[in-house]
Amino acid sequence: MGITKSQIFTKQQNDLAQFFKVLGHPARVAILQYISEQNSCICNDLVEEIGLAQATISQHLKELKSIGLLKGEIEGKSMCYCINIDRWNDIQNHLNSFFNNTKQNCC
Amino acid sequence: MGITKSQIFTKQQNDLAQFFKVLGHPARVAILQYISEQNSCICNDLVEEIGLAQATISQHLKELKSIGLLKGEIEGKSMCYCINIDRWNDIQNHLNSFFNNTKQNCC
DNA sequence: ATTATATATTGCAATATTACGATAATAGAG
DNA sequence: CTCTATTATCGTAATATTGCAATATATAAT
Repeated sequence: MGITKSQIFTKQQNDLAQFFKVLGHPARVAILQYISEQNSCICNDLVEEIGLAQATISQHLKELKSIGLLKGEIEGKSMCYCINIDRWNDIQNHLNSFFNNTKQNCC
Repeated sequence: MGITKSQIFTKQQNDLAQFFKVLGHPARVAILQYISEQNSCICNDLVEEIGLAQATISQHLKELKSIGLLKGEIEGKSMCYCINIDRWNDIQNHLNSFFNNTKQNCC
């Protein structure tokens, strides 16, 4: 045991949970906030700013990319990671639909 | 290692990540949706509906309670778990603030 | 070509999460 | 009180996540 039984849930439930899960780590919240505050957003800045090892930051960036929230462009010898605004709005809308549809029948 | 370094993040970041994390499992998404669709919402229904063991459902309910999303009332010999609508709206607002404040500077 | 800089990947240890059987606790029915 | 039904908790196994050092990869500068 220990494995999440994804197969007993709908794709919508699994996708929704996946979005929430990726956002469910303070480092990834902090990364998104920091990128949003900066004009440049290379990974090395994040390492200094956030205080986790470079390998760890790189791993968190990979997870944010996995749901399409970040896009990275090579810029000289560093990377420019930026928020994918279309995907950002798309996910926000999904989450709001879930919140709005799931608040009936309170006792 | 393996422990999340909560101490290097702000309370706001940790709280936000905690909300996302609790919602980041398909069983908990499914539980919330099911409770919202029913008039009664006792745990035993959930076990049959969702298809996880009773102990597992109970554990997921506990996590949803931990962020205040559910309130449970004893009703006869069973429990009536319901969505705490004030908390629900409160958390939705928090998440939307995060989304709205964190979408600047896209390249 | 060599060196320096920036990011990604690999491998591993520590911790957390998921799931379930067994058992405890609680409340109503008889 | 005893039995049954419902939910919570405990203990444990399996899997996932977090974090980092070491290493690989890639590009720019010299």
